[in-house]
Amino acid sequence: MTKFKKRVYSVVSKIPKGKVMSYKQVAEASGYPKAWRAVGNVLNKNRSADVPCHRVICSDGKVGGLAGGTEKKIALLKKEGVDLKHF
DNA sequence: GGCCTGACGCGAA
DNA sequence: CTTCGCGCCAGGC
Repeated sequence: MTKFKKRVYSVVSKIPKGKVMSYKQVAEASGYPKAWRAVGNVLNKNRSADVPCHRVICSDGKVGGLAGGTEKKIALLKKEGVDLKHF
């Protein structure tokens, strides 16, 4: 567990219900404004249940992806009140 | 220790 | 406005 990952998990865990952040936003909040790539990579491989990784989406407004089913992620976000124009 | 990968982001055409 | 390509960082092998 590196500092980087801890920061990312911390930030993502702080995302309030009904809100979402882009991978880039999370990276910046984590203190690594240029590490949005690593953020996605880490979340993907770990997809820890301790972190609402489904609240992390693309900057385009798209959900991006989720291990186990992107559709699941979409439905979950919509249930939380997140406005997904797409899908 | 070095190379490849990955749930992206943004600029250019 | 849409599509393609390159760049970025850390993790894993």
